[in-house]
Parts: sequence; structure tokens; C-alpha cells
Amino acid sequence: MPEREDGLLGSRQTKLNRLRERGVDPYPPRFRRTADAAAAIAAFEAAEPVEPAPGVEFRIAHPDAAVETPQHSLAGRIMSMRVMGRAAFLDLRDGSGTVQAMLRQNLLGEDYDLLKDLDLGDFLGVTGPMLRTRTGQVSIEAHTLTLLAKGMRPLPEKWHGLRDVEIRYRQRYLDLIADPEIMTAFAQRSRVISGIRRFLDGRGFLEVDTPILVPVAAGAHARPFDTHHNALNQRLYLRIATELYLKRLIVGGFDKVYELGRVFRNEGIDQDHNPEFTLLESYEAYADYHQVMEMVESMISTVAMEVRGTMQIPYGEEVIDFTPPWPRLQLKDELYRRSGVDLDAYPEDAALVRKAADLGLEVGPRESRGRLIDKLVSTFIEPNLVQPTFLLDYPEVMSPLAKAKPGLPGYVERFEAFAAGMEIANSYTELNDPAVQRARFEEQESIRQLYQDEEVDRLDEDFLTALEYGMPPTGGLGVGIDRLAMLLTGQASIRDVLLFPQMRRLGAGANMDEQDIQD
RNA sequence: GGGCCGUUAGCUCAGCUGGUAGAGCACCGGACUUUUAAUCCGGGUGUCGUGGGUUCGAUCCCCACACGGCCCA
Repeated sequence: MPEREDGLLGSRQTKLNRLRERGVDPYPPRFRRTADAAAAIAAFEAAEPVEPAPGVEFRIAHPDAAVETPQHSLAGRIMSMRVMGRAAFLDLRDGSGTVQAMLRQNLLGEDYDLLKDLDLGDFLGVTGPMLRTRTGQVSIEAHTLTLLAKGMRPLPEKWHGLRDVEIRYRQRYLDLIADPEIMTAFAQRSRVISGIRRFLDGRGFLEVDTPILVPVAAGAHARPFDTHHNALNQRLYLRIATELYLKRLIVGGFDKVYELGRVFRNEGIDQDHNPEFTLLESYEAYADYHQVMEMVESMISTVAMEVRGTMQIPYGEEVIDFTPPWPRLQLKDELYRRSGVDLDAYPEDAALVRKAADLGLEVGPRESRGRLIDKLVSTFIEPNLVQPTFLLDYPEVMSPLAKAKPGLPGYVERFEAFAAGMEIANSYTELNDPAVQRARFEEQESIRQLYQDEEVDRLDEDFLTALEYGMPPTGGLGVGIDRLAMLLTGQASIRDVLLFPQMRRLGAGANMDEQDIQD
């Protein structure tokens, strides 16, 4: 890169060249640590002969005295440098935390010259004894220095950090370097996921992997990404759900299965949508949606307790209390209460469209009944469901995979769970009558044709074949893990729980490939 | 898809009525052997997102585009 001739990059290049001329390998293959920063500090503090009492001066190590304490080799990224002539203090950060290294020329000799060619961001190995400095800070006293990796670009500023969200998402590593709390949030996300695994494993569920590349993108109302397999000369899709494969496994005789994996939906990007996201689906034979509801309450409250140590989690202006049981509301009743719309009073789609328009909803010409009801629910009910709540018994037209609710024609045994106005779970007593399932699929296909709506479920012939062999009564569940992670880690945007959220490619004109140009 | 806002030094940000840009940190040079955003002295390192237009002159006004954010759909 020619621009490195001068400026900030250039000064680092000059230092790199100088190091090489002096025979220093700026990228050595290894450095054996004796401990990480946190462990070395903890071990030193534990081994201190006398706990320093308040107001009592700490022992100040002399070069000779220092030899008494065990030698350590510690390593990390240089996060700050306080250089004062023939002594210097460097903060070294590794994955465990930060340790201060004290460098003194009389101890390091020629090694001390390395300091001139170090920059913030470089990785450095330090060997020497641990000690407390005059101000009481546990530090490693450098007897040798080893450059482990030269950083060629300056880090974001240490005090204000990185505010530019675009850089934060595009170059997440800088975000992580600049703000350790980001790392904490992602570590919490990871614990949410491992907590779910532990919970389900503990209940006898078997984790399975089903295809991501599928011939039919079924199991949800969503538009798929498509691709092509050359050897098979077949169009394939990225899965939009794992539902139909997991049910095949229930047919096959596994009683409790789950999959925690990425699904892909070719839709817009906003605060709670990313085109790829992590979905948990579980299926339990001989269970119904009431049992699944209890499992969801138990799972999420357990995970909240594990990750946050409490079931009351602050989120925005609210405190969300995940303590079970969560209220159960009938969708039909709740919609009537909130909007005055009695769905059963509008059996004709046209009448429902007029009613929705009267209520101020913008209703396009391509709104199917299912979409319309979804819009009513998401406008009048969902924003009000701040505390964890189950919404029960959805209209059949928007739930082609759920079993009919006895005694309530036109409705199915389905619930969705909400918290902070966001949908976090979706569950059915699964439809297992193959003839009814075929009819439901065909209804969906005709809706797709009629409304030209690509976000309608698709008929999967192979799945119907599986159902024809017989599937036991089953309770199924889907949980959006990213949204759950948002709630449990207090993040307002899905991009803050995804390490690498989807972003538009920069410089569209220059970097477009042939596929893009078609669009 | 529509509306509004943003894009200035490596980072965080100022920049008046149009007259070729400035601060802190970072960086560069110097002093300093116990610092904690070290301190002190000296130095501004820039394609003002991109491309057009208006103008004697544009970071500033106009248009288009790119990327991002928020709101709406």
C-alpha cells in the first residue's frame, strides 16, 4: 500500500523495518506463557506473605529481592504505554484481563531499546517476577521482552472508544478491542445458548443436525435464498426453518429432538431482523402445546438465572420478569379487547380488510387474511406484551402446521410467547393428520398464487409422505435465539448480539459481481 | 420502497453569513527510573463520503449517487 509511505501507518512501517534490521522477528512463531494475566495476578496475591493492611505501604521490590518471587512469562496486547525515560509501564491485555508490565533499563539492558519501536496494539511477551509497585499495583517486572506481533494500524482511541456503529459492525474486532463490555455481552449470548443446550439435554432431548441446503424451503412463512447445485443440476434453497425435518425424526421414532442452528430468510434488515439468524426448534412426542408452554417458561427463566443471576432483567425502560408462570391470553379475546375487532364477525376477507382500514392500518392489495390478522395482532397486541406473555390459539389460516383446536372452529392449538413487545417463541400442537396437512399446504399454495406472496408456506411432498407413515401427537417449539439474547443481555438491536451482522457491501459499483449486476 | 438525519485527521468531535479547516486522545521529536487518561516542551499528519452543478471562490448552497442510523411501509 503506497499510502504507508507516510503518516500513522508509515511510522509503524519504519519501526518494523528497523526491528528487522536489528534481527528482531516481528512475528515469531510462539511464546510460552506460564499463565494468563488474571491467573498470574491471582497467584501472586494469594502467595503474598502478608496481606497489606489499610494504610500500610506495600513492599517495594528491589531488583535483587524480586528474584525471590517466581518468574512468569505473560503476554498480551499493549493497551497503554507510560514511558518515563529509563523506566516505562505498559498495560498488557489478554483474554483474561490486563496486567501491568514494569520495564526498567537497568534490568533489561539492550532489550529496553525495543520500547522505541513498540506501539499501542502490538503484542508483547514479558518474562520476569511479579511484584507490587510503589502504588500497590501487581505487575510483572520485565527481565526480558519479546515482540510477539507488530500491529501495523493504530487502534481506536482509548478514552472515547469506537462510536461509529458502521465500523463497530464491519470491523467487530475493533469494537471488541475498544470496549471490553462488548465481549461480555457476546460471552453472555454464548452462555444463553449453552444454557439452553444444558436444559434440553437434561430433559432427555437429543440434539440433531438436519440439512441446511434443501430442495423445498418449507416450515415457515418466509422467502428463501436460493442457489444451485452444479453436479445435481438442481435448484436448492437455504432452509427457512428446521421444522419439517425434525418432525420426520419424530416419525422415525426419536421422542425428543432439537436443533439449534442458523436459518436464512431473504427479507429486510432492521433492529430485530437479520437475514441469517439462530433458531431453536424442539419437538416432543406425546406432548401438547400446554406442556411446551411450561417448558418455555422453565427454560427461559432458568437460563436468565444462569446468565444474569436473576429472573428480573432490565430492558430499556422496563424490567422484564421471567419468573413463571407467564400469563396466558387468548388471541381472539385479546384482539377484541385491544382493537374492538371480533375476527369471527368478519368471515369475509373483504369485510376484514375494510375494518382494518377503518382502524387506520394501511392495507395493500396483496394482503391475505393471514397477513391481515398478523398485522392486527402486531399492531394492537404485541407492543403491549412487555412482560413475558403467551398468546394462545391462532387462526388456522396463518398456522398451516398446527392442529385444530377442539371446540373452536377455525383456530389451532398454537401459542407465541412475547416479551418487551418482541416475539420470542412459537409453538404448536403439531398437525399429524396427513390428509389435513395436505389440504392446509394446498390452501397455502393457493394463497401464494392469489396474492403473489412469496412469504407463504410451501408444500413439501416428501414430508407428507413421512406423515402418512404416522406421527405421534407432538408438541413443537421454535425460539428466536438472537431476540432472546437481546432480552437477556439488554441489547436494543439484533446487531448487538450478532458478531458480524449483515451489512451492505461497500463501493457497490466497483465490487459488484456478475450476480449483482443482474439486479 | 418512502421520510428524516449523519458521513470533516488513526479515533472522538468542533467548524459562524461561502473566502482551501481546528481541539482532545493517538502519532512524530525532545526531557524524565514507580506510572495509572503519567507529566512537561515542540510539531497538524486532511481526496472535508463520491461525482456533478451554481459561484471569482464550496466542508458550507443545489442535484445525483454510495454507505450508515432512526422512523414509517
